Amino acid sequence: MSTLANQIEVYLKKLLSATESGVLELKRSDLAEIFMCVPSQINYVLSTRFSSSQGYLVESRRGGGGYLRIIRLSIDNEPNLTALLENGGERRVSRQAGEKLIDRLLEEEFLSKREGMIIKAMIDDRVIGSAANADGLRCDLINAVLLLLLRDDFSE
Amino acid sequence: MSTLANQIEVYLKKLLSATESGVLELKRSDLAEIFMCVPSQINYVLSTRFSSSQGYLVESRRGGGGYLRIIRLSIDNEPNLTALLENGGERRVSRQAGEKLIDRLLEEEFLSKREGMIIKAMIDDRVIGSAANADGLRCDLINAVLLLLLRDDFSE
DNA sequence: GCCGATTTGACCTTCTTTGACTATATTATA
DNA sequence: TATAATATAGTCAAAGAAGGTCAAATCGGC
Repeated sequence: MSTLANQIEVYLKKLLSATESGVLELKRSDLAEIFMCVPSQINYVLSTRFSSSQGYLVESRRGGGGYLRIIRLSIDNEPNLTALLENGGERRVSRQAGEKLIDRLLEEEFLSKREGMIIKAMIDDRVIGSAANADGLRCDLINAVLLLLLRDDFSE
Repeated sequence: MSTLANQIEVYLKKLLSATESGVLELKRSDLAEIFMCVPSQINYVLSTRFSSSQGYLVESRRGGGGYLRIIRLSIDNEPNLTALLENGGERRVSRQAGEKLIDRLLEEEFLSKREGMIIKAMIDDRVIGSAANADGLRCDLINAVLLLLLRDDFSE
């Protein structure tokens, strides 16, 4: 029953909960060695158990000094934000809907005025309008911001 | 975890910030000796961390009495920002170049840490990487931010 | 036996370190 | 004053050190 992937998942979540910051940093190769598996097994675990919809963010760097960084999102503390994230499963956001959403984040003081201006400028049709599937892209851009807002280490 | 290149970068930036003038002069061979590495390692650090797009100018002289001189440039006025906007007519910005540019705006305090994080999240390859012409899109996104920075009503 | 979940490995991309070879200045020597 | 020796720094490509991707093989439950 307990697959390798499960064991690695448990191991990582344990380490993660032992951290104060909710940020865990390690080497993929080390982890692979601990569990005596191929390195890509780690990627499998990360993508199936530590996705953003499951409340985690993963950053990494290649090359010498490379690392994996797993970041826990405080999904439970911010039900409002989390609800927005789901976005009704919608994969596209119109310009208008996008701006409204940002305005709402402003009102609820999740964002400063300047931050709101930056985001609005970046999801503007004059910038992304010519891209194929602009509304899909806008959705992705906004989602990236929402995920950021859920990070413990964001507010600082 | 931290690479040699990182350590040298930190060391140099520390020395640099301790200067009044923003000019640091030293011998490549001395530095290499301090860090017990080959001299060309220093060139690697200079080219990856102290490039002009990152706000530094490096002058040097060979031969007896040779030296390296690292000069910190500051974006203290609008024309400089506009120059960044032009970007040498480049219509594409790689992930790496984009991050470095944002880092520079951070160091120059045109952006807050949070603002930098927001922008970086939005120009991340995981968000825009799958778009056709991702580097072109990234260029457009960054330019939108630079334009915003030039607006009188932005700073407030 | 089918199907989704897991495991594995071949190949790819990015970043760093190293060293052989090159270029340029200064200093000593003929 | 040429020239040779010495002292620096620069360039570039190969090797090394990570992590990423993707598809084929395998496993387990129904």
